[in-house]
Amino acid sequence: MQPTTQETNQIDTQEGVAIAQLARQLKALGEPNRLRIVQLLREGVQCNCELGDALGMAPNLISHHLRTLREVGLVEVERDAVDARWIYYSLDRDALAALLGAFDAFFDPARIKERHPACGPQGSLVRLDEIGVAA
Amino acid sequence: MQPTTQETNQIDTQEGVAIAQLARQLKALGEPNRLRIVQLLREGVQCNCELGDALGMAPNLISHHLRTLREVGLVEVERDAVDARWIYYSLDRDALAALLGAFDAFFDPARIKERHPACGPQGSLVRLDEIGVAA
DNA sequence: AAAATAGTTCAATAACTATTGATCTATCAA
DNA sequence: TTGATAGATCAATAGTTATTGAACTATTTT
Repeated sequence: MQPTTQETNQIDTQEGVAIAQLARQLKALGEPNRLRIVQLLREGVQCNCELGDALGMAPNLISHHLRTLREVGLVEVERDAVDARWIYYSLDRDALAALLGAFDAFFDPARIKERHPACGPQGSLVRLDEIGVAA
Repeated sequence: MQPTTQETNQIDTQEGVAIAQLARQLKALGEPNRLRIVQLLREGVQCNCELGDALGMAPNLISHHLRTLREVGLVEVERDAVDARWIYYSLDRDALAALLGAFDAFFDPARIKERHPACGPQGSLVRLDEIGVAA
């Protein structure tokens, strides 16, 4: 009773949704300026203006990138309690931890199976091997 | 004596090159179909045809995505020794391990500093705090 | 030599996105 | 109320890229 998609052939569909989410977040992070923004947020920088100063980018562009980071759930927003004009951005620790976990699980070297061609001449050889024939 | 870039302000420039490389690889991985290809490669699937079958994609499109994965160094290519028409793709274990290390280092939750606004009203408060004034 | 096989490369298109400049909102200060 | 401040949103543009279809290369088979 899995969440049905179309092409369920070799892949365990279980991971389907997780893959979509992982792709979304990696896509958001796969942009140098956004990665630098994350780096700055990691260091405690929080307002649009200072991010812009540090990166030499216009505030509206910073705003744009922060938005995409927000949309994938990696960044949180907060208004200043004293002066509501200021908006503070910060990394969502939980989301980041979850991403780290998903990434580590997905790319765990231990999960990489040895060569296992299922087609081509070497594929047939391996298949013989699997049946129980010695190499 | 760091590799000089323009806007060296808040960021340690040391990480600059690493960030560019990390962004390149994350960008390559930030696409659902490519992520699924990686997933299949991880399971040992290796030829264009079977990847295409599993994902319901045309061979030329598989070729395209494999190329971008190759270009960021995550995937290796090898021709069949018996029948040179077959080309086997596989994950570059070392590159993947390196990426995993870089990713974990970059997003290590322990590296995320506490709120530290340097601008805005709360920023001044914190600055006072740093000078030695009690909250 | 001719046909089939496995896959790549090329050209075109449609969708997306980073960047820029201008405008707009909300809030605080004078 | 007027002006300044912090930032978001809008519109336009340029560059990028996923996808498709056709043509091409290399290799093996008949």
